[in-house]
Amino acid sequence: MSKSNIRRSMPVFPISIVMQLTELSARQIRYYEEHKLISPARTEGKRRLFSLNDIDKLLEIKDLLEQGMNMAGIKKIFSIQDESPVSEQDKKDAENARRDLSDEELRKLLRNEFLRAGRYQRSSIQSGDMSRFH
DNA sequence: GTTCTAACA
DNA sequence: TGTTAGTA
Repeated sequence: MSKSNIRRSMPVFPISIVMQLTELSARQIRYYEEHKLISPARTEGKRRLFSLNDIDKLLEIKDLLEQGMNMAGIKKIFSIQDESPVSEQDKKDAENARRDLSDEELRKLLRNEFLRAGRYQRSSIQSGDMSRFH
């Protein structure tokens, strides 16, 4: 690991600083940790210490969430990013997942996602989104 | 004063 | 998600 990566992964920021840098609430930040989207370190007193990488990840999460992606979808994207051997379908999923929801092509992907839901623990689409395909 | 967990709205 | 209670 390079020196810069070591620095980026060094746990140093308390949650208050992360809140300001990401404009996320403490509730949201802790919630994303519960869902294992981030894994901040802890002090002896159990207080969270975030690294620069954690902050970048939170900003990415915030961005995807604002584009309409839900937690399940984000989890999939993150898992795809570090799993070396990736299926062609997963690559396609990741690419399309980054596009805007209004994209006609993504609608086709999401429709297909419903059809093959079950290969994963649950569909990455919220039930309310079903209306888009009616 | 700040952060944590848990739980309720 | 926001908010609040009781702690550390």
